[in-house]
Amino acid sequence: MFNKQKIKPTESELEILRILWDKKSASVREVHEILSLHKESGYTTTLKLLQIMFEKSLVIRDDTSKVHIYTPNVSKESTQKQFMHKMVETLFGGSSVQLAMQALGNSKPSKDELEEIEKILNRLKNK
Amino acid sequence: MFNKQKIKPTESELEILRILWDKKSASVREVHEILSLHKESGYTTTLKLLQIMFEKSLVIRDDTSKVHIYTPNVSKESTQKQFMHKMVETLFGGSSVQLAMQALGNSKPSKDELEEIEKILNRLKNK
DNA sequence: ACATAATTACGATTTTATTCGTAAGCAATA
DNA sequence: TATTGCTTACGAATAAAATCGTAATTATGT
Repeated sequence: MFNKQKIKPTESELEILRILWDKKSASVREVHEILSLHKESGYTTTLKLLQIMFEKSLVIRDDTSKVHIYTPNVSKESTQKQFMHKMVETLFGGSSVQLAMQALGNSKPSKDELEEIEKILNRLKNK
Repeated sequence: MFNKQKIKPTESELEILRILWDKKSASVREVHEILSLHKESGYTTTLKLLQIMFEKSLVIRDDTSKVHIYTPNVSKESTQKQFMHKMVETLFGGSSVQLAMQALGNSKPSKDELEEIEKILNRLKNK
């Protein structure tokens, strides 16, 4: 009820969230190992980031055992919305449609996706 | 040919770019006055930002007269693409379609826009 | 019990971005 | 010419984010 989505994750925090969304939950080491595939950085850096994210309530953690297990505390969907909204405001003059069209233009939808889009479109028409 | 879009504008740089895109070109004072409508900050801050943006080649400037005139050196469109691409990668698993659908869902298109979208859709179908 | 390996805690450093203060230049004008 | 008001240049302070080093803790196996 309170504090619903005001903290905007930073770039590196997003990278970590992506991993956590994917794995549902993970230890620092697991997160770090996946991060290391694409990026060079120390273990304690990842640890520190997760601790900061915990303080910000971006993640929760289970510290009953020595190895703490972190779990996302913000959903991918709401984070997507948050960033999209920001982007719409700063770069598309507040128009989601503009952004959507731009994105569509650059896309290669599958058959299923095309149908999905048409559904959305029909819903929008009848309003 | 070289250096085609590698510099990512920061938040505050984006704010300034928006103003420049709108006005085509402007002096520091003009930019600053517009910024001040929504934000509290000093004149020299705006000046400094524009100078940094000049070094990064985000803007060009005419300094033949005492009052320097700044003009964007990156287009709104390419910047939109740049940010959108980044966002698609970090939050939508590389799928523009996903982002487009998400944006569409949150939008309220006008009649014209709806037609526009259908055009895009038809083009995508016949591919 | 001891050594080893891995973990967390946490302060400190580094890097990047933002903000500002001050000096210097220039033009208008009293 | 001197004053005033604006301008740019530029270094420095501040803030925010990211990185790291080291110590303390815990589990495991000898």
